[in-house]
Amino acid sequence: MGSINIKELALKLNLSKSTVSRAFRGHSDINLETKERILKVAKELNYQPNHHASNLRAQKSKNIAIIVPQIANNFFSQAIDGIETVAREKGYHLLIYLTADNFESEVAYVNDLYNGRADGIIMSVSGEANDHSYMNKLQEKHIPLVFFDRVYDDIHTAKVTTNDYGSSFEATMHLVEAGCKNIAFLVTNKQLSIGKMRMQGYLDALKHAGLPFKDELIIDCSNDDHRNLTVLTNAFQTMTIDGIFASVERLAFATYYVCYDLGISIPNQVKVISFSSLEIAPLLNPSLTTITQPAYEMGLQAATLLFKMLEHADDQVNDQVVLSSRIISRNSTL
Amino acid sequence: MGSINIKELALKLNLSKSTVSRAFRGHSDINLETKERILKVAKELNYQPNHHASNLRAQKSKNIAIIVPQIANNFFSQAIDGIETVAREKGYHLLIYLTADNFESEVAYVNDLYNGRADGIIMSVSGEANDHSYMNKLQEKHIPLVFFDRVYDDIHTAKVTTNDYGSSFEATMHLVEAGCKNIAFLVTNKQLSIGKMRMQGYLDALKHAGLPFKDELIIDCSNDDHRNLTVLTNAFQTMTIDGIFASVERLAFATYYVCYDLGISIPNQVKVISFSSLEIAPLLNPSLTTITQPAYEMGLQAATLLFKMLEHADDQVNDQVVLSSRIISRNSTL
DNA sequence: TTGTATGCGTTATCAT
DNA sequence: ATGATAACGCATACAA
Repeated sequence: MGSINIKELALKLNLSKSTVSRAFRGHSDINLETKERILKVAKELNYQPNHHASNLRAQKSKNIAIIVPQIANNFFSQAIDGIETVAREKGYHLLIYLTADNFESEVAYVNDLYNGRADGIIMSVSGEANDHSYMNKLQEKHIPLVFFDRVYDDIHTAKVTTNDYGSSFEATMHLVEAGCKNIAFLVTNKQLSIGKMRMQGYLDALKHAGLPFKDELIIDCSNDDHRNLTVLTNAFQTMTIDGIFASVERLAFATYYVCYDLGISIPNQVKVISFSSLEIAPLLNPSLTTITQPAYEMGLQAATLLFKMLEHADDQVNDQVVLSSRIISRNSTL
Repeated sequence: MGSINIKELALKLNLSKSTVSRAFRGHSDINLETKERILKVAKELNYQPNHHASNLRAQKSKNIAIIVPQIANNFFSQAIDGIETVAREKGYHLLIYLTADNFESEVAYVNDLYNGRADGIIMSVSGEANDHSYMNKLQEKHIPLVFFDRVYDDIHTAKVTTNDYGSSFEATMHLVEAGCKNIAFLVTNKQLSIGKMRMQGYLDALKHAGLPFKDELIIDCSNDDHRNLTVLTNAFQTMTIDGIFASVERLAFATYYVCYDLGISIPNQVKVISFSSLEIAPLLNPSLTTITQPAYEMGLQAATLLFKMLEHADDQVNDQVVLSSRIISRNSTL
């Protein structure tokens, strides 16, 4: 290391380590002149307090960890943007972990965060159908945790979500009102609570509208775009479908590709609505009707909750923030 | 902290700290049985070596920092995805910093990284028209640095870029061949080297095609989408423009919005080509002709270079990787 | 106002 | 194969 440390700096200044240290923390009393002298020389020598040493003493890292399924994704990247805004203001650093929707990765990351690398965690989960008890260890270590969007219902902690059930109900009704009779629901993760909520909204809306529920119209997709094309192509070829409710943005895109390919006209033959954070939904062909989640705002809130927990370590913060999504009607459901 | 440390664990096990420590590092000789016993109890007690202490000893963090202008951006989020792939494989963690194209933020972040928080930096720069000498301090501290996409030419370090000049030349020729005579070039950061390279490709292609260069056809945009709409609306209303070459994705979107608004038909009245990493370019109305950079691959390469530097600390790695962008012709330039 | 000494939790060196 | 100890760099309690 070509680094200079506090001892060497003190030596150069003919001062003690403590005095130098004091110059850097707003802390104790210290002569203004010496302080300035210290800071000046420190700057010249490009000295900065070693952060591992400081943090070892302070028992904190000023890092917060974000665990999400993906980053190349409009929703998550916007949410991270929101988190960053708050974190920067607080002087915290951001660690990013991507699970690729793999539960084992999630567990590995969380387990890896017991060691002080992060002071808190903000997370959108990947493995609903599993045992989540490993998360409780975080609480033992007093590492605050905030879920956003995709949450584990059985873990008691702060959460930021949107009204998935309600907006799914509305979205389905939107298709019904547009004249759809055979509405397919596209999911990637039926077992994820968010998938369940959205599906329930869909089901209840069908019932409310007096439309029959057909099991085969719940179409199980995946994160593999290629496979989704096959699945959807097959669906369109074997079933009557005049409406698509995509519970996730990528499935709307897949629908578009398949419809282009099969020569199915949107919205004339099939109407499409989708959860989506795509900012250019108006530019699609046809423009896409979306249920838009306030992604950035969700990140903002999640981070705010986390800092609330961080700052009141004693408090068992268990806030549940529910924001509203907005249905924006465009040509795909005309 | 409700944490258990190595001392306490050793006490519980009736062993010394050293023995316990050995169990965790593949290290020295240690009796297999005791090792297993230690790991077992450690797991039960949820012990993990404190990472600040370890890192203080080891003088490294296993963190790498990524500094980029934005994250809610197709190019950067895909690039980060690539970086993550490599970093995870190497067991490194990712710190993310967003500059919002603000040079002061960039400087602040870089300065904040001298203290050992990160072992290396991967960066896409924000402030070409400034003094970059502050970056040299990194080299003093032996913190390896890799630039990608947006680089500082005057800083001597590893870089991953694409053939911006060549593909801009080609892109412009693509418009020329499609019949455009009045091609506007849209930039956000003329002074950024990347902006300059792309502009030069544009200029040389015009010359090559024997088309006159008009200064007003180089349209200076910003990161403020709202303002861009005004700027572009004004441009279309006051000039003859039959081709748009957007040096950055967001400017293509702005062009679409403005053309929709003004009732200008793409591609009949104006043809549009753009640098873009948008995966759904085929779904736009009309589908967008793109110069597609291998964003994910660039992240991959940047990370690979960084680890090369990290692993051969003595080597002055100065690799310059240049990847190819690909022009994908679609309906916007038909 | 400044200096001295101790400990934060680990790991490596040396001894046993 | 295991234990004692010093050192990583810093920040505080206490002494001066």
